[in-house]
Amino acid sequence: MSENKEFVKEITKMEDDFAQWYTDVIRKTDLVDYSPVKGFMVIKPYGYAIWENIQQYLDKKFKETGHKNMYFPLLIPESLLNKEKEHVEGFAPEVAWVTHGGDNELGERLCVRPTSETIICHMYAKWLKSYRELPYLNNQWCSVVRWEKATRPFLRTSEFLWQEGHTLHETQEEAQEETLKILKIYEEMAKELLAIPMVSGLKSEKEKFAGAEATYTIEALMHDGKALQSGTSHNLAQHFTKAFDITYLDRASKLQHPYHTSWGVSTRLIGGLIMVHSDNRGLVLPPRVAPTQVVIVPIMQKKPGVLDRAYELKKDLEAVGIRVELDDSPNYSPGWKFNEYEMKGVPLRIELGPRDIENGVAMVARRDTLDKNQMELEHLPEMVSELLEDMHQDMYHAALEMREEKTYTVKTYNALVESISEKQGFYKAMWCGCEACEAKIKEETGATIRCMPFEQEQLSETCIVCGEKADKMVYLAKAY
RNA sequence: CGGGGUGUAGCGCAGUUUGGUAGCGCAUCUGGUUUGGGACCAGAGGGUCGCGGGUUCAAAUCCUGCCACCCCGACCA
Repeated sequence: MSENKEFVKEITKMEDDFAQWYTDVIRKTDLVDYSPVKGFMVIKPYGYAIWENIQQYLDKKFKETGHKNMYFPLLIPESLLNKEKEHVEGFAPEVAWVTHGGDNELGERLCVRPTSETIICHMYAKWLKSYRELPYLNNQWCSVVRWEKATRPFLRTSEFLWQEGHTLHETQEEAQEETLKILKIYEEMAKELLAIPMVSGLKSEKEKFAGAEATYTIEALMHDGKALQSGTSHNLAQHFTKAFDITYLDRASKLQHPYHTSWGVSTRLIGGLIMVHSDNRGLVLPPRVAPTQVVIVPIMQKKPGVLDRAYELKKDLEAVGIRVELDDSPNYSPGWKFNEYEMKGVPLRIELGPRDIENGVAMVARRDTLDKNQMELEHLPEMVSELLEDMHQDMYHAALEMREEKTYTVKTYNALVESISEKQGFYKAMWCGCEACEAKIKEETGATIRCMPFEQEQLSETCIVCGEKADKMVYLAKAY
């Protein structure tokens, strides 16, 4: 196998230049292309199919938990954006403005939504009358625009696709329950669909969403030891509902402001998917999210019977719910196809030639381990299903192992400074909770507090920066 | 936004110093032979040289403004 590595030489090795490796992978595998406008990417069919699988999974979960989809407009009047002070301060620097309709200057400029809390709250204020209507459980699938300075496909684009849920509740407890329920769905989605282990927890005051009471996050660790914020769920309390004057009559006929949540994941997840699982040969896609789970490569396909049998096999696999592609194009050699589908990360490849058909077998190759084994055609549908299942579990555990290898514990500030300068990863450390210590860490090491994880450990009694009493363990890392 | 680099056929590049018919490899198309880890032979097609101004008889090449991409840093709910 090793002598074939030259065939994928168009992909820079991860160890040599991780950023270049990432760029090579997304370009060579036809996930995206650059558009003429900076920071705006075209998502090509292979990339979009991954997003569709994420959408389908989440949409089902949201609906199972009582949420309904809606759609709010792309444009938001400036006056609405300005209503919640922290929110506008947080987002104003990266908002795109519409100032003209045709040749006519607009009386009030309109912002292209960077997120939809403001327009949604404006409408909720109009609709909500009674406690009987609560909770409001809504979601929308859309794209948002944030004018970014440094952009990278999937990881940080000026426009990205996402879902944003926006809910209203009678009590803060219910809002908190909703916030955590959604975070749990995100965490499970990462594990069950993307085979990515997440650290979940609470953001610091400095890192939370502009306008939130509390922000919860799922954080993943990439192959290069940098963290990726992969999804957030915000408890907005009454910050927006007061600013937008959303009121209802409660059970005692008293006027109340409801409690509010919002939450979202985006196409950024695809960037994480790539940076957690893929290797120097290209993409490695976990089977549940892979657009194509199995590719059949016929050998000597012009020989009578080969393609017929291959099509039959395709049908058999599809019958048990597997996403199969049969590459019967005559102009590429089998060797070319092997390399191509490996680069594109198709989980399983089945090679089927005249000899195999005669013996009632096929060769099955795994993308993650590159193992190749002969299997009986007769039992392929069950065996392939099992293999895909195993692959998902194995990939999750490999990712977990990778993360654990790159997770360190530091008990002193010096240990953090020294260690993080030579090896990136998650650093568990105690923190007193003050902003000064947080800022110092960021300034001097480049690392930020990714979250205060739900799973706490009392590593020591004192903050690693100031030495004061500390009861919070945090995960620190340099982040995307 | 600061520093560095790049932009010539789908991809990778040469040509720019010293202005003078736009090239190479891969890919693509046609025909044939092939097929178990990127096959071979023969023929063919494909370029407003990132975009706009300027200098010149003449600009991929010189001057100038802009745009995009990559890398590093800053910023990033």
